[in-house]
Amino acid sequence: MRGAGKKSIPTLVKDPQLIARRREQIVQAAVDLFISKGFHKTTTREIAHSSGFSIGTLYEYIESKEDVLYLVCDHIHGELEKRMQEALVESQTGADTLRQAIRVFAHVMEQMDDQVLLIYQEIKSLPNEPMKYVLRREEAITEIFERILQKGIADGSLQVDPKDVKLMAQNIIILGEMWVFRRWALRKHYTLEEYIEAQTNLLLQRLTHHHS
Amino acid sequence: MRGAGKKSIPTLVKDPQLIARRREQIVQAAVDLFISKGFHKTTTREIAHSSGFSIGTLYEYIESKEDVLYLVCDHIHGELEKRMQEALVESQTGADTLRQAIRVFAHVMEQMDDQVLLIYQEIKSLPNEPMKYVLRREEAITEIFERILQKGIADGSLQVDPKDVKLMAQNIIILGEMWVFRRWALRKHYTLEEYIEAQTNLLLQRLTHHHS
Amino acid sequence: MRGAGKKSIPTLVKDPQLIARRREQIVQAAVDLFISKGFHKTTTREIAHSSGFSIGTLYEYIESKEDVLYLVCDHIHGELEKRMQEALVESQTGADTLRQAIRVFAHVMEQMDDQVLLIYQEIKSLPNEPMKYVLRREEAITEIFERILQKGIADGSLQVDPKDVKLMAQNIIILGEMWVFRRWALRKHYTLEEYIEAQTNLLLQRLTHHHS
Amino acid sequence: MRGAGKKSIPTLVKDPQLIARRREQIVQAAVDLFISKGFHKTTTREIAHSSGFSIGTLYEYIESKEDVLYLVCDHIHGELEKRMQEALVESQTGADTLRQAIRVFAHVMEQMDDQVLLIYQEIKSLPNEPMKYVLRREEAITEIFERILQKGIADGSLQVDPKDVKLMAQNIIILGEMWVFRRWALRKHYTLEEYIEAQTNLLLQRLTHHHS
DNA sequence: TATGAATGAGGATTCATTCAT
DNA sequence: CATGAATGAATCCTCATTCAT
Repeated sequence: MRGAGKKSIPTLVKDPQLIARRREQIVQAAVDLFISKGFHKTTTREIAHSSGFSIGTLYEYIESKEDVLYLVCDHIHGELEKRMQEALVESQTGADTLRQAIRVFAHVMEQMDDQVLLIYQEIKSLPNEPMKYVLRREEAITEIFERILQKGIADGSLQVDPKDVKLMAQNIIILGEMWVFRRWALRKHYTLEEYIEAQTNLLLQRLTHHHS
Repeated sequence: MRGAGKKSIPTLVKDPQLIARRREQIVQAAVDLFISKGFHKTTTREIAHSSGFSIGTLYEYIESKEDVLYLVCDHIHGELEKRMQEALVESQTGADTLRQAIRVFAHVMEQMDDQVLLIYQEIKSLPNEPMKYVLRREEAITEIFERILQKGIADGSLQVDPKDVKLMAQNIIILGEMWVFRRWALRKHYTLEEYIEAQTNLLLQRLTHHHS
Repeated sequence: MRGAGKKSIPTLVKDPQLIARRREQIVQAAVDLFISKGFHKTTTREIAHSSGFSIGTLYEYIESKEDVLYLVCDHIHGELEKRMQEALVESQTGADTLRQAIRVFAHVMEQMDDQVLLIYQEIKSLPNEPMKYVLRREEAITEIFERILQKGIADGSLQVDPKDVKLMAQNIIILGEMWVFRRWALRKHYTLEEYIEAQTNLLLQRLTHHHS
Repeated sequence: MRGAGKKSIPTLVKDPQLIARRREQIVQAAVDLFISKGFHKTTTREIAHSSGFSIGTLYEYIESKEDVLYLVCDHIHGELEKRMQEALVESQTGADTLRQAIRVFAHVMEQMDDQVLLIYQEIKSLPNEPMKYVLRREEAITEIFERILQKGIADGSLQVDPKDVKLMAQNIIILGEMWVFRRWALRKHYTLEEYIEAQTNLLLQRLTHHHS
């Protein structure tokens, strides 16, 4: 886990509250810019301007343009996790929880599609250590599904070989992200609800199938 | 389909054979550079140098740096299709053909992982028309699987509701590409063969399931 | 008159006083460079260097090299007008005013010969709108002479058919500019004073001629 | 007169007839290009292409791009002289000859306005020696008028102080060229014929005036 | 002679970052 | 803390000229 800890960006400013507020402004501005123009084609001047302050001030709160990308990626993951947490409710059985979690995840992906795409397309521009951290947060989301699967196994509502738990969790992530990546192809033929329905059936069919 | 036709890049050179040869050199050099440094951080001089000629010569065969990206994307898709074609053999049943096609596709993804990633990460840097063309080629690969599914339906070896054919095809693409996108997570737990096996079972179980 | 208004060049700098000062530096440097090497053979780096700052700073105050040419042309016309204004004194009669104005104009042309030549030789490198504006300023100078001629007609000191006023004014400009354009030929045979004397006589003879 | 002799451009080709023919092609193509785009913005490739042969062939007949400009200037002067010669007819008196010569010159200027402008705007791009030669040819045209004036003095039809002959000749050239340089202003108010009429009257009035 | 592919110096412009005020 | 002018390395692209075929 070396190097995967949250990176703290050095600052010239002392007041932590101010730092937090300013960085929020920066992220807010940068997310939109990165989405519409890409990381490389966005200038630091634009970021500063959209953030509402000068280029000099921007550099009081970051050390390099890449720091902004890092802040943005970190923020997006935070937002992802927050929305997942908010929408997830413990149900009776693990199977039901899973069913609902898949739905939630797919909807979150739909809402944040541009941002998810952004991370995938620009992550390579991050320096090594920050990149690892970002990938680590990605895994954290996978673990949400792993835990639900484990619970379903424990309460008997899901039949999964324990060694397949990780693959199942990955598959859930995958199907959610695919709604983002291949939207240009999928949306021609399915609504989000149809997609969730079809994919959930496919996934759970086996997991809940009772060989009589 | 307007505007999705193959773009032909203007040239200062007349000999078509020479153009083909030089552009091959360019693509060969650029693929590696783009993979290791990304499109934006690769300079035209580096491309020229790695191609084995001067910057002036490079610009005899392209009009802009973006043309190189287009050539690279086009080449990668060509390579993808070629490898798919080579490895696909018609089997007895549609179900068997599908099983084999999935395996082939996953292996091609494994071999060309960096290149597939490259397309996903840099496609947004293409101008509008070329981008459309590249996406069109992506769809062409999906259609390979659609045809196999149709065949399986026809010969009775696959039970799929015709309206789900597109989703199924997309799912196959998805699972192949996920081996690329999430390799950092998946490879910790599975070999490619295990992955193919597990995913194929998951997909085909329903399609071939006989409700007795 | 559409599009012939003064063009205001966009800037990255906010302080208007600084802009004015820096642009003055730019013009000062560029005039000399353009005169000795021509617009095309002068590099932006040379302009920046001679202006006393870096290439980056140059581009804080202009958007393109052509902007520099525009600034230069505008400055030259300003200087022309200023010197004309300074030297012009209202005399008793229109005829006397005219006589003096011709002398002044010829002297101004003599002093600014390189700059006048510069405008004639490089104006075609300006984009359309700025070119129109520059030509408009040229006309403004002609109008100075038109006004004097009108005055002479009014006070009876000049006999000119009103329809010839414009031609007369043009002729005055012409003879002044010719001292610039054909200096290589004229200076072999005349001093400026001789030239003024001869040309004034020629022009005014008719205008003041009393048909007895 | 050192250095003002006709420059002969070195060639890789032996056959003088071929050289003449090719250079004619070059000049024909270059004149149009230089007029519409200016010397600096015209590329040698364009010149070669418009001339009807390859860039390599172009360089068989010239040594540098500036040679083309020289050929063009030389050609224009030749054309000017030819047209003057063709149209000039000896009249009875020097005064009549002059009157007609002015008319001819003004018409030639009208016909060749773009080319005259071209010389004035691009001559500074010539190397030193060729420039001198071009200016020398300019003087040759002035001399045509000087000779006519001398003849008029000799036959008594013109009253000119011999020391003013050169200025008079220059003035004639000037008024012709001004129809070119200031056409944007003059054409608003006069036709060419009106202009010739007015200027001729102005010039000749004094020269032919009989102080009775 | 004619061709046209190859060359690379050179030029305009951008933009992340710094630092004096 | 905030500002924004200054910097200059870096980048894309052009084009006159050469030379092997």
